[in-house]
Amino acid sequence: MLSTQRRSLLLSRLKAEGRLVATDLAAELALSEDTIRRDLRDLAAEGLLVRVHGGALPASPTNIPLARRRDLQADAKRRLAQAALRLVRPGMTVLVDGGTTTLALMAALAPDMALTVVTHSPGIALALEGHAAVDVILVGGRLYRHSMVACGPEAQAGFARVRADLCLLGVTGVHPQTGLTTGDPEEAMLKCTMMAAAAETVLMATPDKIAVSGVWVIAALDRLGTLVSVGPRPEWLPQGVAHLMA
Amino acid sequence: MLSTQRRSLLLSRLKAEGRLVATDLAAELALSEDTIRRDLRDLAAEGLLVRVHGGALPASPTNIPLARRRDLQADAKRRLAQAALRLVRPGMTVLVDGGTTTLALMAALAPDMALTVVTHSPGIALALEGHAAVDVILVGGRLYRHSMVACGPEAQAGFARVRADLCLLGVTGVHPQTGLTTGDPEEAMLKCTMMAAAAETVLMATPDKIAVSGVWVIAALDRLGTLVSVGPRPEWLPQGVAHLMA
DNA sequence: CTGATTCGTGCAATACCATGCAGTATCGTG
DNA sequence: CACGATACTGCATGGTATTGCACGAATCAG
Repeated sequence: MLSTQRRSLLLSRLKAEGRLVATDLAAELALSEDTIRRDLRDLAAEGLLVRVHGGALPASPTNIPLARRRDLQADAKRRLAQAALRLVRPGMTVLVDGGTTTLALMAALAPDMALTVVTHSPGIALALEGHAAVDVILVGGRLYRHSMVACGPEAQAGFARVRADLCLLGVTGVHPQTGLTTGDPEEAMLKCTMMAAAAETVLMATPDKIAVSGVWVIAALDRLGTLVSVGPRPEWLPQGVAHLMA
Repeated sequence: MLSTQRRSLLLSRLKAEGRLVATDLAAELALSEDTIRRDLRDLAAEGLLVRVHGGALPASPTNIPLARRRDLQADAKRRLAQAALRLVRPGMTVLVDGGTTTLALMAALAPDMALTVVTHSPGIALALEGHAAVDVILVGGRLYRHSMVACGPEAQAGFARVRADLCLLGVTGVHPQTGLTTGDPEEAMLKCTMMAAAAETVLMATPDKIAVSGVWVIAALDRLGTLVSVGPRPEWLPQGVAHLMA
């Protein structure tokens, strides 16, 4: 058995069973435990699983609940939110993407700001519970587990029916060549639909997103209206795109 | 069982049942009580729970936005959830209404239970984040502020498109004459649609709902499949309606 | 106050892990 | 085809984690 083959077997097994036990795998594949452990170690280094005593467990969604992710770069996100707040005017209709950065913006909204918010994220919707003047339209669809937003044709249709003033987007990366990218094809498609449904798109990007490229392309850089980031304006940002420093 | 896995099991069990008993857990997991106690001690050291004589209790009130309301009759709701749990079988498609009672049921679900959950409540959707085997379909619509669920024609259409096995309903009151009622006309309509889309409706009612009548009628009593309540079976409950005592 | 349960600690056995080393297979290059 | 470089695998070793048992202390229930 090729080692590459074996590793993908490990990953699919992990996905199916929710855990891997080093000893069992060694016996089953007729290999030494050392080999299995080495595989697990390497896969863990790539972030594809989490190593634990005795074997391994799935990496992402199960092990890092949204509540913990929220804490990462909390300060940068707060500053981005404060800056982006200036772009949101009373009476606007705003499409709001999921993610902890946009969530921080919702939390920073003045409680009496009158808005119409269209979102496919249950988290965003719940965050607006206290904002009496905000009209929240929830876009339905199959819940995509990794990022906890609704996806699929229903979500596409939901956004396609709107004409909004602003789209508050979250992405995996902003890159001079590849543009705006994210980690999932279906999400990329949906974000593209959101951008098309709004007159202007605002992207709030924490430092770890700048000049980084994900796998799936959402749109080219020049489709962006404003980039909000903590540092100075990146020199590769197209002329037509505004920049706001948080 | 991997020790890491066991600890997260303890935590989810704690979240679902509100407490942990060391002796019971040892018997259930076929481990010595020492191991369980060590786990509890370590988890307590991380601040994830509070150690008490005989077992453990939750550390802090969970940070779900509805946390305040959730405290009311928390015990009754937990008991209702435990009882209603028996009606939910793997593989079912379940319509889930908003509300703290149904939320308690979601929290009590086994983390590996395979289900399709259709809901118009962002809170319910978020509560299922950790349940990897649950397929969540979010029903969209205008967010109705009082109960934080999606309403309106879009939500109606969303539920009308489904054929479910079970409908887990929340109401304002169950009354011998007026039947099932709630406080808002649009919500009443929507709950009616949900009932029509499911083969059977289960109502979980805390004591303050029994023999109480709201303003807007959802449906007659005999449309109910099962009533789950803490007390004995109300004598005015129609013959055809099953009863489950929590 | 008393018996019973539960707790914490020390201890020994076992399981698991990282590392270094040697043997083998694979691959590219001349 | 020959040869060296590289990667992969298995084994041995020393170290760490986890578990169950024993026993005295603390805590609870009646």
